[in-house]
Amino acid sequence: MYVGYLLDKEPAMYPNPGTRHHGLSLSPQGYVPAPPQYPDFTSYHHHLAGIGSEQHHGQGPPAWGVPYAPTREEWTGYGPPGSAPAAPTNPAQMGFSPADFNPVQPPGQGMLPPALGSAGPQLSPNAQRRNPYEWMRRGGVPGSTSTTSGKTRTKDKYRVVYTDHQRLELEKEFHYSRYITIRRKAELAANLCLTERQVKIWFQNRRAKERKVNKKKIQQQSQQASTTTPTPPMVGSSGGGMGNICSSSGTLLSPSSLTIKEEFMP
DNA sequence: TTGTGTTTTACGACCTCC
DNA sequence: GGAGGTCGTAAAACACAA
Repeated sequence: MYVGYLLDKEPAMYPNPGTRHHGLSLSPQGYVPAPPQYPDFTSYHHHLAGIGSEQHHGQGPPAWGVPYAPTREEWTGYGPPGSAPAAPTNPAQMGFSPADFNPVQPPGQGMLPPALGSAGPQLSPNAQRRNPYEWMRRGGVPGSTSTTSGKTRTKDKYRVVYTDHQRLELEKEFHYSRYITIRRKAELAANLCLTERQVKIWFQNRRAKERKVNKKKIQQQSQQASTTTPTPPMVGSSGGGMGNICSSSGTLLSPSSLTIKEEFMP
């Protein structure tokens, strides 16, 4: 996954653990009147003991509960100015200008300051991200059959690749809340030059991905359990009882086999 | 290079809720 | 009825081994 890739590849991007924008003041279910131009969104300036302890959007714990809460090691960042991902050098790669993202706060202060405010190269596996914004709007796809036929998929190209910055912002929002509010969706869409539909679908896909990952984890765990439990306890064995079942796992399972993607591990 | 497996956007079908 | 949810899937984009 790309954000993971970014996180792995660019640890310097997130040097500031526990920081998160939380001035959103949005409840997962109902949203409250937004602050003027969401100053919060542009500033991850709050240092938190842990997301789990954070008042999500100022309204209590995150809706997804504890499992995701303390995992903010991966969000160790949005920190020092200059360490975050920078905008692409090629303006054509990005459909937005830094000013679009940081209308309120000066660069270097708050959420993704450098990312939004700088003009450095965008972090990308191949630095060849194309600019989706020309055509991504409905009917804008070159050679698209969309507008009249209703089809958006074309032979040549039917999907865009989001920029690292877009994905990063979406991921952050996702880590903040599995379900995005209407207002936040609109804000994100505006800030990332995406449509609200794209944001919505991204969240849907992201949740699907998470379910998939969790399913995988469960399968792995059950597999581990099945490999350890089938051997009936030896009659008269010293260990006897449940103790044996658990004790075998240490030898049967290598650390790597237990290594679950810790993306969402508590 | 190329073949192959995985991930990422995007959609449609269907369901639930208001 | 509309909006948004999941689920399944298509296909481009990508990673990586051979």
